[in-house]
Amino acid sequence: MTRRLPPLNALRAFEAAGRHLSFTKAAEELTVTQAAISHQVKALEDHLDTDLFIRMPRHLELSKAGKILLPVVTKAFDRIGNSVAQLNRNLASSALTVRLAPSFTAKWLSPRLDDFRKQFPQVDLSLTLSNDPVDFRRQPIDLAVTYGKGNWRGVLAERLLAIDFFPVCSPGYLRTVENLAEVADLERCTLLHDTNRKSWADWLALAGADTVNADRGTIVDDTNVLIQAAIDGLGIALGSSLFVADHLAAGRLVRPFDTIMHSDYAYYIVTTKQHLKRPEVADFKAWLLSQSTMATLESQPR
Amino acid sequence: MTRRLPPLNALRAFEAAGRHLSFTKAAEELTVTQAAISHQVKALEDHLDTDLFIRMPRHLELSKAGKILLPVVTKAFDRIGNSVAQLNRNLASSALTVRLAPSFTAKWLSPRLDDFRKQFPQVDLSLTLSNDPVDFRRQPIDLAVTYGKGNWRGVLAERLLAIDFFPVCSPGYLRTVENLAEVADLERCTLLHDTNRKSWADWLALAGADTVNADRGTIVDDTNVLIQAAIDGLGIALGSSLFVADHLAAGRLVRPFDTIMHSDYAYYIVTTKQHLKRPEVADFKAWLLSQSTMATLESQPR
DNA sequence: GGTTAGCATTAGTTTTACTAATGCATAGTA
DNA sequence: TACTATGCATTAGTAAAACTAATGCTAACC
Repeated sequence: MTRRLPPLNALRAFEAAGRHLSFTKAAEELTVTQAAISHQVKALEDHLDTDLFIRMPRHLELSKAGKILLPVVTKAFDRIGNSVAQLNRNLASSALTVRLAPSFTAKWLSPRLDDFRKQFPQVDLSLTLSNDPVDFRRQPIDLAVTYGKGNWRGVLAERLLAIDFFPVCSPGYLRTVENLAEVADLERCTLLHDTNRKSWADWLALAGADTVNADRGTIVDDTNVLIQAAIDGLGIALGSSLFVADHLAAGRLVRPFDTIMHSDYAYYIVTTKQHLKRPEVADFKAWLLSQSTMATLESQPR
Repeated sequence: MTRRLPPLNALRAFEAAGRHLSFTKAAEELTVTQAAISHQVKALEDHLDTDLFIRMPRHLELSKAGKILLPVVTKAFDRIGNSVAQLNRNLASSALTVRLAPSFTAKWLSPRLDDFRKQFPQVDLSLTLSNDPVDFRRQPIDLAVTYGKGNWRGVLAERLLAIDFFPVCSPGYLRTVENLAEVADLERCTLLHDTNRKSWADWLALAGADTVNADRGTIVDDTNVLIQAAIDGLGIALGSSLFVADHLAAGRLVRPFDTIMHSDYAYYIVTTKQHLKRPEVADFKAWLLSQSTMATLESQPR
């Protein structure tokens, strides 16, 4: 870690000066004298060992360094300012705050959410999308749906959806790769990977084709984008029922091989004992589980 | 504006304390005494008029307000820290920095970029995607491709791609809406809008159906998402050749009506005289224009 | 060629931030 | 139960940072 921040008050003076392109106006905004801004900017320039402004008589410009720094600092301060301004509102709200894996939300949760809103109209849901791990001690989050192996410490994790893997590609791609009869023939295909290249290696081992090199192909970091790439005929991806069932049904994707890998990975409901005491958290969790039970009753097309 | 920021040094103390969940460790990180952190956090709590921590003997927790504030402040400081750390690297680089409209990039630029890289392998391209207006005096940007009417002041704007509008929907949607014969029948359809609801009103007026109420339907703020919504059968969108040509060709979309609106809007190349003096900026601009000339030679399927 | 806008500089003052010492509460331990 | 260690709070005094007021400097503007 050891983040090395410049003097913060100097940053504030610089930010105002850069925004106004004027020390005098910045001084007005911060209700100090022009000399104060001049001092602070000078101090920041000394600290960074770069000029931030190009001083011309009666006219101020940002230097290249200033142009790089200004938007970053402005945005950072804006975010803090907004957060502070909304603090009281957020404190007052009793919203149920849920952090979700983006791909899961797009494919599974979104079409079901209306049902939750109908069943629990009084619950004010606030959703945030992120793959980051949740820290219930440092983030205002009541419950999360996270992709992983369920081996997190200090939290309650319950499996929501298991993920299985099998190869999929577009019918068009299948035609371009001639004689894709055996698993070993995958050697001639472009493999599309999700985040890390682990899954393909595992699947190939399961299918008895560990001679095929799994360290090739393209990495795409969002599951839905990965599947779209397969649909667009860029190669063969490892899909799971959750994400490809409708594409298989519509004929946009096909399964060149039958082997299904039952992986350790799944989408988990993650929360804490403490948070579960809030009835709306418990309700949402129960609702999620009820939805997943219904989902498994649907037949999955090959 | 008048953003009201809390004392910044107090924020820094709070952020470190929240991250460590310990005043003592925060003090170590900032190389001050524990008392200093205690003072600063107190001052911030007084300023915000809320507790940020729950103090327990030998154990520190974040209050709800603390949990709301901490991630925001941590991210903000991280960004500033990263930006500062990379300042020298970015100052040294001679990269061509280009700001692009995201939808334009996905559909038009991406497939062509390889060609630029082949023609100008020595140019180190740095792309940022945003619909925000560019301020060449405050942002380190050499050139932008922006959607608008080209009437910006203090910049050079040259039209790259004109945008025409016509209704599109999925073949499936067309079947669900019976007897969609006349423009007036749009009254019975879901209209999908881009950002503001202006375009539909203009098109309806052009098509002679100003009786149809254009203030209905769904707003989607990214063009590609909008088009996807139309493909998914959610309603009728106003598409333009650039974004729907391939979907029309593949039969995923159809045109229920012929009327094409030639709008004032277009994608413009925006830069300044000053920036054009850099040869790589001039090269990139010339390349963009050459690509657009080639594009117009392609026939657009109905 | 005088006037003015706007940043810089200097010296002195005010405000903020910090330290050192100590207090207080309690979890862990014998 | 008493003893020890941990960790934040408080108080009083000190050091450092930030600020002001006055003035200087430069070149654009008329």
